[in-house]
Amino acid sequence: MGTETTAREPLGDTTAQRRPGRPRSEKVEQAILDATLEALTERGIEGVSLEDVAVRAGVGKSTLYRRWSGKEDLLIAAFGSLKRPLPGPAGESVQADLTAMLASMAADADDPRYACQFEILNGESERFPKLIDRYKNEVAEPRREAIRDVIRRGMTTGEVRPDADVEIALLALMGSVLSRDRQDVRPPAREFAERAVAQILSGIAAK
Amino acid sequence: MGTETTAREPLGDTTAQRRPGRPRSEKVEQAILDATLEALTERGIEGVSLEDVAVRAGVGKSTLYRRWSGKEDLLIAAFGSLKRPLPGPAGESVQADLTAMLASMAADADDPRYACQFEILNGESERFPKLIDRYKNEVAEPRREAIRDVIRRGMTTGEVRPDADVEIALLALMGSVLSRDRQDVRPPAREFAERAVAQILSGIAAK
DNA sequence: CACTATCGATACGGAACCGTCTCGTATCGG
DNA sequence: CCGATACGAGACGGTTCCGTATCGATAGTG
Repeated sequence: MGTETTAREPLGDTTAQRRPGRPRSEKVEQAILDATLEALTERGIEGVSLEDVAVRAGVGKSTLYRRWSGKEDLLIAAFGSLKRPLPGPAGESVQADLTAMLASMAADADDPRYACQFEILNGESERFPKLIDRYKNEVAEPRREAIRDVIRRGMTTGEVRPDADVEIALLALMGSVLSRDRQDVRPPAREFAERAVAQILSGIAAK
Repeated sequence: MGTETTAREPLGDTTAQRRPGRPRSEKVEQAILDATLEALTERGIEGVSLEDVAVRAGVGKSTLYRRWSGKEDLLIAAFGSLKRPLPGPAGESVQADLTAMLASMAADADDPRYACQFEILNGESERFPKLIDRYKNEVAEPRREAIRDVIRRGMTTGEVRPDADVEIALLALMGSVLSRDRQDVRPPAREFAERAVAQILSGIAAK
């Protein structure tokens, strides 16, 4: 029910005291997580079978169950292992910062590994609430907050009109990237980010 | 492999000549499609089982297979049966038209039946290309094109600046709605549409 | 009434997985 | 070397689902 099944805790003492027997292989652990993400990308959450993951990783099923209690536990660990570097806070102009962040997100979206996160997690959100909550809190929300920060900062510096709706702006920015990911042909990430930010800043109405 | 399994065609003659035997019930057909959409909404594409659909519809499995060749066929039919009325072309101002269309989309997104279309179809797009293609062509693209039309019209009337990027604007508008659907708390559809359109038109940069 | 196709229900074989368990082997500390 | 644990491989029972087949009952046509 927890993240790990079997005993793994330091057992109370100070130094990470060695447990007897053969230690677990870090390479095996990573191979399993990689295989899980690979399977996830091409088959979706429901499509992932632990039997298949074990084969991809060149590992026995018992090795999976020794570390995680089941499918959901493994999936949570796999998503967690994809620790994205948050796009730097930067600090130039609002336009430059937003462009950099959006470009980073758009570039991520071009990697099928990351792209499937957004899509799959939303498609199956009803059935894996634990997984989705964790993803939202640990990945999605920090990114959203970073964008909000830039916009709010722009309000204090006078770059952004004070009556702007931060939430709407956020939705327009992130929504553009997400929808771009859905397009049949995607413009290059950098160019797309530049144009999107510029236009959302300036608006499309005739002056 | 087609949409229907067994003989159903007019068999070549002019009038819809009656076939011998008990006729198929229209009520049964609709009950199956409804049950499919219901199951789809709460379980996702992979989660739909024809056995479950049959029970929900109060129907025998044979009745399903008599009409559709299998799961994919049934899913395509179910999505097709959800024929949304395209939001009217309208004709007032660009702002009013876009607001009305966006409000309609946002309202649709509040109906779990429709909401799951966007989400599920994208989450599992890799594995059901036929289904996704059909959905894109028949549902998504017409809506996108209608929005593009309004924006382009605004360029001719002088409401929209001539150098605006129609595709970016489209992504911002639709993306806002899609992302809104992902929020924990969603503003009411109408109000959201008004604010989003206004802000995308005017931009957020200080003048 | 005879004929025919559809109806709901349910049994069936086969496939895919899950989660458990048991092999024989490999790798660590002592 | 010994004890303890991890390892790959895979057998196993149980579950779910697919797609087919077989019921007797039903509802239309002629």
